Amino acid sequence: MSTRDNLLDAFEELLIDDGERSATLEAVAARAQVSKGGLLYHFKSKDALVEGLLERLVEHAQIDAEQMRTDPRGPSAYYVDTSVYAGSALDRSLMATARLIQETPRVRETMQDIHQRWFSIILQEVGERGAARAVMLIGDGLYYNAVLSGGTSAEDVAGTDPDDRAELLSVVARLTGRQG
Amino acid sequence: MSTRDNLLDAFEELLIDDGERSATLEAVAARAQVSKGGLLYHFKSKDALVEGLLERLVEHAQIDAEQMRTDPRGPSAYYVDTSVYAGSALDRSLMATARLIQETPRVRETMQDIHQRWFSIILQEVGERGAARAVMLIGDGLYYNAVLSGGTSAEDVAGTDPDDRAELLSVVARLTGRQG
DNA sequence: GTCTATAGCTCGATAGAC
DNA sequence: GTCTATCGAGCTATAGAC
Repeated sequence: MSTRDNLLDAFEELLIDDGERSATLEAVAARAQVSKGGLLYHFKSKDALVEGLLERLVEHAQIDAEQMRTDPRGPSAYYVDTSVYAGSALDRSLMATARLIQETPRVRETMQDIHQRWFSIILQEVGERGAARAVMLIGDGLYYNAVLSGGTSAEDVAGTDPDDRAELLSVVARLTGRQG
Repeated sequence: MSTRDNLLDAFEELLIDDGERSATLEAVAARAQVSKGGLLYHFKSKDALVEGLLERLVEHAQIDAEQMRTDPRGPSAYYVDTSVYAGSALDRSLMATARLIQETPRVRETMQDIHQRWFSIILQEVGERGAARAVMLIGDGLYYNAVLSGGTSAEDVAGTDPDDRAELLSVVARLTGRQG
């Protein structure tokens, strides 16, 4: 893997596990097993490091949106089912980026863009605005619970239980009008 | 108002508007129109300041839980309807505290406690676990959107529109079995 | 109860050797 | 492409005057 990606991985891990404050240039460099100078060769400033994180997030989100559109269960079921933190590349990008809200406006704008795109896809499937919003909010709620549970193991996160997931998906099916 | 409460208010405002990093002792003292030494007389350390914030949060949450139980529309409708950021004392406490997750474990524990209590109340009303979870998640999603929208004016926050709120409440009514 | 001054530390960023 | 060394700024916390 490129040193660049290695550094971004280290940055993500630190953000998720220890938060914004702990994700200093020195800590990122240390975790990537590079010196601070080595880091600053690839990213000229901390802003550049954040920008690199956002670029990767957008890439992952685009791939995810495509899978969301083509999933046989439909976008809504896909969205709710994948909103539980499972440690995917997108999950990690999102969790890490969430720690940086109000660091710079770019972070919030990027996350809102992605969020808006998801909503468009779900609205297209569901048709009705109210139900589409409810589905979105359930996914958002799951994501919020993951953030609230923080860097702790995914085991404790609400929604990991298979029965709970099935139950929730049936509620979503009712809301979307599919098989419900 | 006591200087203590004044300082906690200033701390909250800074956290909401500018984030954890900007909420330094100096900044808090300045916003409360007190010197840094004055602040440190009331709160011996930054941890003590955070602890003060958590105590107020718990107080507000207890009052809110009581209103939730006694609201004529039922706890679920109350929860979803009040999860939209409206600038109440509880809203501000929650938003501010949300910025401090992963600062110390105490923050996360306190928020999870409050969250658990809300769930108990809703489950008691709804009866069925799956539906109760769905209702909770919708509220959580609204709250997450508020956090995502950050310190920006509440106008842009999804869920502020009266029609949207009514539509959402009817979905909740369907899930809880009330009037739906 | 509130103030100023400052010690001690850590951060982001630069400079320059290799 | 990676390293060490260091500067200047900003942070928490302490000491002591008023």
